[in-house]
Formats: sequence, structure tokens, C-alpha cells
Amino acid sequence: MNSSTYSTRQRILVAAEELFARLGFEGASLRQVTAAAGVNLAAVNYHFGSKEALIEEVFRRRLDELNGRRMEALARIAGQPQTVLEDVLTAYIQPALELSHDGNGGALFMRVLARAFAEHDDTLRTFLSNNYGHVIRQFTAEFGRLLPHLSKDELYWRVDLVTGALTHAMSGFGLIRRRSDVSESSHREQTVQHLIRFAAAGLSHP
Amino acid sequence: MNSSTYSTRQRILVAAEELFARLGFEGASLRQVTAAAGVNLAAVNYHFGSKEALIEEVFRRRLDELNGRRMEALARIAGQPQTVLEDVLTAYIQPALELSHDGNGGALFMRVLARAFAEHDDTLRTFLSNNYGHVIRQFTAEFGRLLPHLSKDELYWRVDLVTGALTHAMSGFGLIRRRSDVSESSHREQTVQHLIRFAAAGLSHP
DNA sequence: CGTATCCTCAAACGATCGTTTGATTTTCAC
DNA sequence: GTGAAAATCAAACGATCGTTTGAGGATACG
Repeated sequence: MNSSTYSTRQRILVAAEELFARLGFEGASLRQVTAAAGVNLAAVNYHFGSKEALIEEVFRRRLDELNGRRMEALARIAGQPQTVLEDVLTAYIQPALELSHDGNGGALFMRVLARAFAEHDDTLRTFLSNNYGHVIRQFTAEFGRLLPHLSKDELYWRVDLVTGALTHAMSGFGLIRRRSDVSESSHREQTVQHLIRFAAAGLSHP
Repeated sequence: MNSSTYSTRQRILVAAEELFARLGFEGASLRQVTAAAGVNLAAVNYHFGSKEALIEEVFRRRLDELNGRRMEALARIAGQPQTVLEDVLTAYIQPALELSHDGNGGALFMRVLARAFAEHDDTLRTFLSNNYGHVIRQFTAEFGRLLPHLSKDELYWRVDLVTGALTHAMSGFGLIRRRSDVSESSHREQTVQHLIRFAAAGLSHP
């Protein structure tokens, strides 16, 4: 009998996400993960095959929905004459902010994502590039359409810098915290607006 | 007889910096470090006391000079009437870019620094805050003087986002690489100019 | 009821980790 | 040259790691 209504597989994924965010992929052991999930140690290798495969599944579970929402939002505005830079940035940022405030471990996952960028794990980088690289490419193409005065080099430069600022801000190791007199939804809306204005200014300056 | 003109201590620090950058603090073992340095395994605990103390010494060796140069550059321009935002950004960025192109492991150290931000190691964060927090505070104060129309909240927001972009760009996990038809010094100058214009636009937009 | 399949479990495997020990060698002031 | 201090060395310590094993329980289907 399970000690919960959730399956062993689900319980492992939830516990792994939290411990990977707090301790890193190498810092969190499978013994810690399975203890937090309330399952047997061998369950990870039974259900996922290896620790590496568990890590990839943690990413897949979140990124499939996150990047799906991004592509939906982009498809609604791409190529249209009235679309402006802020619209494209909103399509990229809003889904990530919603995820990081969904009260369901999403904020933890954004920290996991930031770790994945800082650690130069090649197998993980290849996994992310293979599965989600088309998202970055489509957004960059739309940025290029809206910033025709920029050379290809210049565009790559600025998109790269914006990516750094966004990753930093959304991973939660920034300094900004919600003040107690501001509601959760209002704070999220403020965060999106700050990010979009900052990124738009950095992308489009002369 | 040493197999080199450098001391055991120095050889350990150089090898540790490279391996920490490539593999992370937990990923790089003391056996790998001492093997790369060509010294005995016990030398780390003899000369530094522990692995944690070795990590702090790797930071101290670089950050003392880096932040010293930043403070020198800031002192030359702070509070002066003709100083503009780009000057303050140059004082902050130029020493870091010089370090990351000094051909002496400086680029590797910038990646170590990015890892330190991504990993939420409390003892390391406390060490950095205690020893180098005054640098960030003085730069933020000067930014505030030059951007008086911004509220304190707004200023913190933007400085935080700029920090993210800079850390990202200088840690080398950005996409931008030097093209073969551009000289090393010219590429460094281009990088500084890109960063400064991007950061200035993000900081000062209306 | 019988049995095949999925799942869980305690236990152990070999490998690697940071650290310590005690002996040995090197260095250097006197 | 001599003795104390500093430095290096091979070897071992206990702990923890990811993974595997084989037995046994749970479940579903004929």
C-alpha cells in the first residue's frame, strides 16, 4: 500500500526537483531523494534506469509545458504587423514567471535550470539543445525581424545578454524579494514588467 | 627537488582553479587536483587545512586584485561632476574583462565565480559577502547618484538585472566567441563596449 | 485458484570521497 | 656538521556514493 495517492514515480520526481534545486545534481544523493519521497532506494533505478535519466526526466516534465506555452504565445504574434518587441519578450518571459510562481515547485525548478546552465555538463547541455533548441531559434528569428537595423553579430550579442539577465532573475538568486505589502499576483506582474522593459531597452538601444 | 620553479602551494592553486571551473567544487576531487598539480594528496590538507579552505583561497587570490582594481577605478571618478553612467560601468567591467583575458587562468576563474553564484553554498556566499560586499555597495551608491529619478526599489531592480547579464557574459557560458579575423585585444575592447552600452540602456531607460 | 507480471524491499557490491597518520626526506639557522 | 622545523610521502581510515541482486509481496487476468 502506498503512503500517498501519488505513484512512486511521481513522488520521486517531486522530491528530486526540490533536492536538486537545493543541493545540485551531484550534491543530492539518491538516498536523500528516495528518503524524502518515502520510497525504496532501488526504486530510482527501477523506474528511471539511472540517476542521469532521472535528472533528464525532471527537466522534461517541466520544460515540455514551459516551452509549449512559449511557442503558443509566439505563434499568436509572430510575423504580424502590429507586433512589437515587448510582445515577443512577454511571450518568452510570462510563461516562465507563471511557472516560477505556480506554488507547485515551479520556483524550485527555475533554480534547477540555472544550475544546469552554470554546470557545464555536456550530456545535459546536449539534451537541452536537442529537445528545446528550436524554441530559442524561433524567438531569435522574431527578434531579428523586429530589429532589422542590427547586424547578425549584434543581434546574437544582445540576445545572449538578455538571456543572462533573465536566467539570473528567474532563478531566484537575485536580490529582489516580494515585499509583504504587495500581493503575489501583483508582484509577478511587476516582475514581468521590469524584465520586459529592461530587456527591451537593452535589445533596441541605438 | 621540485619538478617546477613554483611552490607546491602555487601549483595546487593553479590546478584547483582549472578543475573547479571545469568540474565544479564537488565534481573536482582532491585526488584530481593534486595529480594535476604533480604533488602528493596530503599536501592540500597540509597547506590549506581542508578542501573548503582551498576553495576560499582560490577566490581570495583572484578577487583581491580584481576588486582592488575596481575600487581604484571607481575612486578616480566617483562624485565628480563630469562622470557619466558609462564611466562607472567601465570601472566595474573593464577589470573583469582584463582578468578574463589575461591568459593566466583568469577566464577559468570567471567560470568558477559563475558557479559560486549558481550554487547556493551558504558558507561561500557569506565569505564573498563579508570580504567583498563593500564593492557592490559603493558601485550601487554611485549608480544611484547618477540616476536620481529612480526610486530605491527601482535602482536595486536594475542593478540586479545588470549583474545577471554581466555574470552571464563574463563566465563564458554565453554563445559569443572571438572570430578568427579579430585580434584578441580588439575583441576584448568590443566586448567591453557591448556590455557597457547594453547595461547603460537597461539602467537608464525612462 | 493459479500464475505471470509489476513492484518493493533489505542487503550488499565496488568505487570514490575528504581526511589523518606516522615515517621519511628536505630545508635551514646555528 | 647538527638538530629542530618544515615539507613530502605511501598507506590507510571511515563514510558515502550509484548501482545491482535476489527474494518476496501486490496485482491483474485466465
